[in-house]
Amino acid sequence: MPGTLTAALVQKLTKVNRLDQNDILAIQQLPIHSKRVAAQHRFVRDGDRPSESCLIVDGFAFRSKLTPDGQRQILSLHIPGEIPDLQSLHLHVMDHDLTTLTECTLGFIKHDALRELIKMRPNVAAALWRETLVDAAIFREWIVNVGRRPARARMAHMLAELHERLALLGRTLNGSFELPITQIELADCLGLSVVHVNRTLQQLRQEGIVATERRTFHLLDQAKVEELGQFERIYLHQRPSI
Amino acid sequence: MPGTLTAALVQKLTKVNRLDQNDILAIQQLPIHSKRVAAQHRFVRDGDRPSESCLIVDGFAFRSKLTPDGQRQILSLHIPGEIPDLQSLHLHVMDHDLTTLTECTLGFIKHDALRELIKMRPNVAAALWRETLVDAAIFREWIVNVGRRPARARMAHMLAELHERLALLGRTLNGSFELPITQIELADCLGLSVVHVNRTLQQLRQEGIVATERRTFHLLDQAKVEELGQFERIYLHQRPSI
DNA sequence: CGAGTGGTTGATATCTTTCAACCCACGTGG
DNA sequence: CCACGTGGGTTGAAAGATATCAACCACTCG
Repeated sequence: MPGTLTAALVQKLTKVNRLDQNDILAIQQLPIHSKRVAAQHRFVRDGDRPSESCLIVDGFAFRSKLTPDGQRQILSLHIPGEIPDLQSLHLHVMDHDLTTLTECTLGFIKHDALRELIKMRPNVAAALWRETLVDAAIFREWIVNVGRRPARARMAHMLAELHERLALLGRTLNGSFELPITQIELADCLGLSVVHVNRTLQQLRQEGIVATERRTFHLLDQAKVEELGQFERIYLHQRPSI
Repeated sequence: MPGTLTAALVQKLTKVNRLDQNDILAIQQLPIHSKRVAAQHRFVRDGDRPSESCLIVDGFAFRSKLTPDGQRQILSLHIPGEIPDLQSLHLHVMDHDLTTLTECTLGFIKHDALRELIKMRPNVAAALWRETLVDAAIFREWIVNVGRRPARARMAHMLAELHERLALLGRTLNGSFELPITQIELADCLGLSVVHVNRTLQQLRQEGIVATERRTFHLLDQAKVEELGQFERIYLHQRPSI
């Protein structure tokens, strides 16, 4: 059935952009080669020159960089409906890795097809460009998080952001959401050591504002989490706003 | 004379993108309203809804965010030929501030004019989109810098990056470049305290790899600076690369 | 049952911040 | 012409945050 792969993408794009029926159809008719991929699979690598971009149909993925001395910094987490390496359309050499966090369904779309799409459908072009700009906005906030907030606030901010983004997809329930991430990965997201992440989480649990349970996070006191993390949702640019 | 304002922009864009004579002409004929602005002037503010974007014709500027508790994080430094708030074309509400570091000549370009330009000149559209993607690439490296590198390396990385970007404009000489920035601003760039920036700089000076003199930095041992900062220029995407 | 992964703990070392001065160059007003 | 105020840089001491190291525990999987 055409459109099942692009469902989350279309949902996301139409929430903020004015796309007409033909725009949507053009997206749904993109030739997509989908693949089921195991967790922790690095499917795009620093230095690669991809000829296709990759839509996350289902599951979580992340972007990361390795420093020459072997440290890892995770740059962003990605959820269904996002195209984390859309940039490779214009930047031909990858400057970071893309890895699945969980088992994922990925949809690979040839750059040629995307180029054709943005040539024929200016609305879609604008919407995709916009997506890459939101991406950058999230990076900026990530810089603030890592540069200026203490560990507890960093963690809180990240959880608040994830909650907000997942909420838009309808993947949250009463402040809870599924996110199968290890403390090692959290540490690499936040620029902290694993041990410190562990202690920070414990503190948040003791304060009763966060609970974790296997693969899901519960924000028990969402307002508190957002306040502690200084979370202000404007930077996500989720509203039409014009 | 048409084109004097856009000189640095055209220089930058044509270095990596294939623009024909008409593309260039279209850029040069953009209606630009230029203005001389004092140092430390915040000319775009968090929350604004700009109807124009701003080209740096001459001088330095930076983007920054303030946290609710009054801390500042500088997100990027900008040099002539860049349009730091090009994003406002698609993201209608600003999520950060834009401030001049030095006295600047700024060129304001109406969004309407830019929209017309990208509609008529797809090559230019692609080039501008690409610029915003390079912007994001620099943010990513900035995240790594702040998240994973100790103070000395952070400083070194930033200096190496600035040198590289200024070199492309021909504004470096034997590892030296002009950058009138205070230690307070450096601290906000690097996510450090002023005191620590001061000590870090002293250390770099004592090691003989960096010298500072009023408004100019000298990278006495450029290789050493790049190694210490783990600087790898690919992420700047300065080469055509296709 | 043993190995491996992810989580937890305590002790200690290191890095970075904070605080509180102080210095210096510069520009301004008396 | 000089006193003074100011911004930027520098310093030392102490406090605080985070990292590191080295175990140990719990659970899952083959």
